[in-house]
Amino acid sequence: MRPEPRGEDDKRGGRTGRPRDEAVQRALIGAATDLLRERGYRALSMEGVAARAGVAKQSVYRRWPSKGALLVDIYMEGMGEESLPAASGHGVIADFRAYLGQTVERLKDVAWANTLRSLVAEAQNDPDLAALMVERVVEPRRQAGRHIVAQAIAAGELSPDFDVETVLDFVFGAIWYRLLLGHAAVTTEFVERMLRQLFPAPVLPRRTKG
Amino acid sequence: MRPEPRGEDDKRGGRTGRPRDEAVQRALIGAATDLLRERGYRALSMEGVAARAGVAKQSVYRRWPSKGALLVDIYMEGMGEESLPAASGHGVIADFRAYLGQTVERLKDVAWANTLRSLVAEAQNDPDLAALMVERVVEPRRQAGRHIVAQAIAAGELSPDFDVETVLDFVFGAIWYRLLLGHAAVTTEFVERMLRQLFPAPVLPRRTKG
Amino acid sequence: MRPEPRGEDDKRGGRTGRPRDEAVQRALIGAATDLLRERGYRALSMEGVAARAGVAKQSVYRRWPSKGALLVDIYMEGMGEESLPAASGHGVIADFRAYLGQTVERLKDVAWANTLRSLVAEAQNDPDLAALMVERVVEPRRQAGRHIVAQAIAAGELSPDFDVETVLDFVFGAIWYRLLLGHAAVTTEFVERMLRQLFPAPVLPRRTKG
Amino acid sequence: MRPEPRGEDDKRGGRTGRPRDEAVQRALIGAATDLLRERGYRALSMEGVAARAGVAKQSVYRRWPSKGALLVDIYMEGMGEESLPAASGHGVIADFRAYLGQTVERLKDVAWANTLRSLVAEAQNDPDLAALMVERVVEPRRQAGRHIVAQAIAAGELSPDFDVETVLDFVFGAIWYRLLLGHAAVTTEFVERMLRQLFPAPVLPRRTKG
DNA sequence: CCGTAAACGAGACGGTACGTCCTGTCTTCTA
DNA sequence: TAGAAGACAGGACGTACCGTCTCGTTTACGG
Repeated sequence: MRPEPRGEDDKRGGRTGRPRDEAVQRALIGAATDLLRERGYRALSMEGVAARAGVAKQSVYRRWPSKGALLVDIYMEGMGEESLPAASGHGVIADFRAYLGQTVERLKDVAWANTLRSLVAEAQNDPDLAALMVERVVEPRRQAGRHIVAQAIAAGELSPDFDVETVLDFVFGAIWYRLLLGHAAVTTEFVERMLRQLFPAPVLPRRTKG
Repeated sequence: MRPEPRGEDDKRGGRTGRPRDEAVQRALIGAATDLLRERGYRALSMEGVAARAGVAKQSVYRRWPSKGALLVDIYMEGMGEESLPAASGHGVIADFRAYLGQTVERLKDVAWANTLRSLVAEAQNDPDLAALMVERVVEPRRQAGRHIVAQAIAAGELSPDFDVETVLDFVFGAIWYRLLLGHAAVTTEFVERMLRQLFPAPVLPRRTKG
Repeated sequence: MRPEPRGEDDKRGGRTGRPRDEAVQRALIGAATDLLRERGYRALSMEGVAARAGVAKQSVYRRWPSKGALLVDIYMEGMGEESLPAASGHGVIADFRAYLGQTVERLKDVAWANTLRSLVAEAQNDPDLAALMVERVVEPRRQAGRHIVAQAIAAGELSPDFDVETVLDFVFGAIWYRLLLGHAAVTTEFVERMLRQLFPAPVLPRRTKG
Repeated sequence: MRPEPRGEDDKRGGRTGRPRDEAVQRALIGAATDLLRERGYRALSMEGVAARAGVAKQSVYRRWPSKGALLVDIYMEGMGEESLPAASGHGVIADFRAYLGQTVERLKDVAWANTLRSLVAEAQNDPDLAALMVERVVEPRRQAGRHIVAQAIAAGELSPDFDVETVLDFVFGAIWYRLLLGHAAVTTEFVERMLRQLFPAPVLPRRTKG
């Protein structure tokens, strides 16, 4: 008796036919995560994921056109909703420490690290994925960083012409660099060194930049 | 990347049989470079390179055990010998500008950019390649950076406890980050912004460089 | 091929629920015929027929459990009711000529020829279909042939021990043989040659075989 | 030291590279034959044959572009070299009896019967296969029949205007018809009936059929 | 006129097979 | 030995259909 489209939290925006099975979705993401954890990116094939999840291959392709798209969803799953960080009241350094510390923490999970490494590898093949990744992975994290800096500027902690974009390129660049090239580990101690380099001790009464 | 370390200046340490054909080597590296330029990493298969070079597949495997090893050789080929930069006499900023500028310049070549992107992608699958890449690609460039900083410290331009390693993570990290994720281009202007962030204007009456 | 034998002249033997839509039936048979005509047996998939008819796949399976069953119905549709031929009064040869001529005529329609070819192909996989085909396709045609021969025997044109079954194997065999193997066309001229071979001119004293 | 192409019974007409492995060939044909015998045409997939033979799928496609081409080779294998039958000295009927009897004999082997049925089914999809089949399967058998008739004509047993082609359509048509439609078995007794129909007893003065 | 029950469109689902591409190894012949 | 050629086992790709199954909606009929 309800001719109108449907309720607002409707999962199936006017779609007809049998709905996607949530269990299949979960099984697939679970299988993919397991494979990434146990055997790495190399072992992550669409075929293998389907087999491990006990699901038809078509059910994978129905959801994700490519391995990369699947990886983005695994990323989103593990990331939860990105929300802008509230001001801690302990200053910009503390805010950044929390912000980057969270990333470092997550990277301790092999599956998570492999997910990110795989995403980058896959994106080198696939411009669409690269774009998607910027939108879903890169930008949200940067946005949080911009928010922290904006709060600090408002609080008079940082100069209004603080070059956020470059600083974000520095910190995320450094983290990705270590993650992907592996010349050094991504640790909490590393975060501290980055923070010291970016926000040198005020030293004298006078501070760095007026 | 030679399959077996031969004697120093001896090209064929006592080996018997027909010598390797230099032309084959050149044809292969040329074919691989062309494929990277024209069709990207995705199209770079051992099979495809051999076919394009008009060479037997075995002749590829005889030289490089894997795609990654081939990529490293393409890198070395395009890079030439890495040599430590001489002091320019124009200060650390100028030295860094030249140093990073060279990298940015090279990246304008699509084939070159694709080579680096491919190397990283490949290394995510292949720990041996990752290690080799650190040794041949990452470290030599960092070493040059360390050299510049050491000269600047000796000249009294920088404090002896300047954190070179973190700064190098910043600059190379940022460049790789932009190259691999593609959220922004790697330009000369970007190098300038990095330099300004790392070496802020002295602020006081006296100007930076004596 | 109805899924369940309903009451005699009752279209919906006591059933409740929404009745089958005749238009769907027609659309399906039309779509299947078109596909057979235009793209042959290979393109005849249950999925494709449904799609072409703009009908749900389930609506196909509701009517026919298999491709073969559908083909039998297409055959029946195109064949109409098989009725025993009346004596023409022009003799057994004329009767046979009309009888086989009708078959040859129909085979000029590509869709029809493809229907028969498809039926045979499908029956090689499906014993049930083979049996059904004998019942609905093979036997009715043979029955008509037997009838003609019986009339001829009654009229004294043929000997009572004329071997109808073998003759029917000859004529239908030859037609199917040419249709399926394609080494020669099924033409009216071919019918004439068959008739001449089966019913040699009574000739004069001298006969074929010395 | 032999620059010229190679000996005349050379299996590899100037081909270079690793030669095809005979064992692979045998394994494949064996596997296909077994599948046809045990599970019929329906179970005959390129994939399944490869798996059963313990061979890579590519090794199947390297030899045969399609299931049909494989079937033709299985046919050839089982058929051996078709040679024109020598005159038996017992007359045309005896010759035909031997000739058709051989076919009937072979059809007692399920694998063989399934091979022929599959070939016809497959040919309905594939015009190239149909042509190949006429060339390799249909025509050689007909040729043998023509030869028998030619001998009989030479011996004065048959009239020079005996319509061989139609007779061959009759006998092979009837055999295929029974094989494919299955309304009756292909037996030696059936061959006798065909022979009686084609070559009625020479008749003495008195009545048509002995 | 209201409930039951089937038909209908849509499309998800577990499967099987398709035909192609690539990997890394091998075998053969020729230089 | 190198090199051209190409076979080989194996694995994954992405697609097409199979026959079955849920959905939400529509259409008869029988109470």
